[in-house]
Amino acid sequence: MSDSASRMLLRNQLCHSLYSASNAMIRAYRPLLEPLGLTYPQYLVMLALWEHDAVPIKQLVEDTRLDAGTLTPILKRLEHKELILRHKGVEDERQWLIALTATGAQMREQATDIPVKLFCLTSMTPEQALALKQAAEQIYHDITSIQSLL
Amino acid sequence: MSDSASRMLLRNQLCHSLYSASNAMIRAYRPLLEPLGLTYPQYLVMLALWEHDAVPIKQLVEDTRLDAGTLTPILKRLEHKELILRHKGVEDERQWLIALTATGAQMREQATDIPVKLFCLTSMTPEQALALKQAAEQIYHDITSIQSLL
DNA sequence: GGTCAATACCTTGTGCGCAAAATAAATACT
DNA sequence: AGTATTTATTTTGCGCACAAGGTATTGACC
Repeated sequence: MSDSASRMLLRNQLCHSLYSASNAMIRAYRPLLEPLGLTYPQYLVMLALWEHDAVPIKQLVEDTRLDAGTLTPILKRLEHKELILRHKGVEDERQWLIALTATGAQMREQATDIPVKLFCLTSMTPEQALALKQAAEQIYHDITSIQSLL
Repeated sequence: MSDSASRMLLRNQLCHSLYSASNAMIRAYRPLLEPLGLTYPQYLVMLALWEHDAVPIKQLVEDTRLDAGTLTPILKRLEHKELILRHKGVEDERQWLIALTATGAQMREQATDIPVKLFCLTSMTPEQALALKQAAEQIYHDITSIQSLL
């Protein structure tokens, strides 16, 4: 079989493995996040805020790697659940600062065991997980740095 | 910092890397697929059909790893673009057999260079790509085999 | 000081992704 | 044969993901 024909087989495509692994991973998070009433992207925002509270949306875009247009409705839902508050920046009125409510800050304690629970669903060693993470980071940075040139 | 606190940092989360790499990858496919008028999931279906034509939806679910409920509207769009045809199975009238049209079969030639073009966006060696693919496969199989037990 | 470009964010529209429920045909059971 | 269960697929509803276009505020330049 020619190279190009071989590369067109689904079973040889890295991208298909990456895509289905990512989707499977989000499905696996669902039952873990259900008690908190969060989706995976909402959980990402909460993780970012538990690290740095009261930040502009611009920083959440950077930290979560979610698109600004994706983040807007997510923040509305988190606000509706009273986990976060939005208030206009004082220096720059274009900026909205996102801050945790007391409820949102307290939720962190209920979420501490989620990462290890998810890891236990896999048969990976910590070393394998680290290697996979670094490879995924490389592909992410390669692709996004090239796209910013277009 | 405690283990659990360290694992809650976004920069230490394998899942975040996997998720953002997968999203970035789909974004990178967009300009390559735009000449064909396909989205990435639609492209997955075409890849599956270029391997095995005239198959039931059940097999496309298996080959593409897309959900049946996700596949139904994708197949409608491909049918509307006259790339595929649907006809009822003769043995089992519950099954719909999906077959390529002549246009759909011919499109394969225009798609042969897509895999290598995408790979060139990365700085990965073929060995790194293979290692990443195998790790993603492992995480996919680990998670989906456990979920099927629930 | 007024114009213009850049920045921060929001809105709109299309296409997934998937759980849950519905439909309909085949198979199993009695 | 008649009913119950299983199987293949579709439908519905919600939440992203993201490109393209819009608004409002800021800062730069003349």
